Amino acid sequence: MSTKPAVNGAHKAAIRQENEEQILAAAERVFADFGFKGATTARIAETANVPKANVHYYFSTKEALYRRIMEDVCDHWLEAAMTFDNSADPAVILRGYIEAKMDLSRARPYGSRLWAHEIIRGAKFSSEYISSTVKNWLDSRVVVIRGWIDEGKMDDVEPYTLMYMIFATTQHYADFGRQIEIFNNNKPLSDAQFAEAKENVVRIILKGVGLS
Amino acid sequence: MSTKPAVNGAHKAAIRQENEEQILAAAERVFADFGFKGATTARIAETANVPKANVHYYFSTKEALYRRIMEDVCDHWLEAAMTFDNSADPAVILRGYIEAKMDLSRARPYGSRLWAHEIIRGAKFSSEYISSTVKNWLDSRVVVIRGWIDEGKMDDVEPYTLMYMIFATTQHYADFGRQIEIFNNNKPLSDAQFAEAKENVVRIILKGVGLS
DNA sequence: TTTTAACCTGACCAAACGGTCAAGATAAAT
DNA sequence: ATTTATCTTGACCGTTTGGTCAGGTTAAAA
Repeated sequence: MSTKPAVNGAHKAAIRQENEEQILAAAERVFADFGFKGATTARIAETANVPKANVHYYFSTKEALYRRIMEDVCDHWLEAAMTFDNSADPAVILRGYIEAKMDLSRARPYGSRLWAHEIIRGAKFSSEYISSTVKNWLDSRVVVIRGWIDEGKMDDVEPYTLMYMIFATTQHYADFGRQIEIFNNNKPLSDAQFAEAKENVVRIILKGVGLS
Repeated sequence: MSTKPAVNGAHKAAIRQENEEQILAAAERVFADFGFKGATTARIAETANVPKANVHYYFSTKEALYRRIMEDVCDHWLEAAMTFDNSADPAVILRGYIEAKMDLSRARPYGSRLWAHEIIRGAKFSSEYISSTVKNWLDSRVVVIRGWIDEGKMDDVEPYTLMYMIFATTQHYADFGRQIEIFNNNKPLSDAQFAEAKENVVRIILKGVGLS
């Protein structure tokens, strides 16, 4: 078929990248659906449309593949985390963060569900990452929130509880998406329904902490 | 050892009950920790301190054991659900329901985590139960909330979103307990910390929907 | 054109899995 | 005392699993 010459082995590199991406995407889905132990390399291979042996050609073990995907998921979450700066109005910042996390649950539900699996299982692969990178990020945001409280900009709420509430509620739309779908007469939330949910979540939380 | 005579085979019945309970308790833990596929009958047997073959003597298959535990978990949840009546003051009712769910997450975290596994996996064993019993319960509570809104007792929020928020936040303390523990300097929340969290969750939600 | 390095994959393997079973132990009924 | 019904368990089995590997194909380099 395509016998492009391509400078300096660009074709081979493209093949590698495309296959890796295909396998990673498939693995993210399968791990999210079945958890680490429940996911089988055969199913990942089938989903990615490659022979099973090829999965092991690109990723030495199932665990290596799992770790790689966890890293990718974390990268995306830290991006969303960056919307939580500490310069502007608390209401604007919190709204932006909640909306970013809701959007991420909608756009990348598999990542969120994978994370949920990992934590429920006891965070065996990621406890180090959580206790360093994630904890540092969380603690710094708590300081910011305590600052707002001290300045009288919002109610005196326990900041960790507030953050956990935001985590839980936003990720619920990914992790428990199937349950929400069943409650919604077996139909996934429409864009309009999701937008309404997002707006309500923002409104309830902001008002709940005295920011509206 | 104990050779109590016991009227009408009471001893055998007691043995049966004790073994079943031991296996059920072990299975709830193991299923919660590893999910359906990840849990092994060998591990359940080991946790219950009985030989593997004995697990199959009392519960024909792994799936039968899983279903039985799911039923038990649901029964407990419906109990908590009953605190959500529609007679009294909305703020009192919502507070009571949220507190009951928080307490359940604290007392029976394995049940909550088992449920989370089940939903993330696509609710293959329980979609029928959710779309009938649970959905009926939820829909009737939504009607109650809509009534409160129409009577001007609370803000005009989308009732399902509010309920999902309560589900997500309260269950987060069970499902993501390990993550919370890590954030809390690798120590489980103390009773005082948990009580503070519970009070904050209630306060934020009630104020958020205009009930305080 | 030849060589080399990377990619591909059907066939295979040891380990772990859910589940079975025969044979023994124990307690209730006769 | 004997029979009967239930409980107990080590050993076993077919299947599925993650992972390997030899031998092939393809594309880049020489």
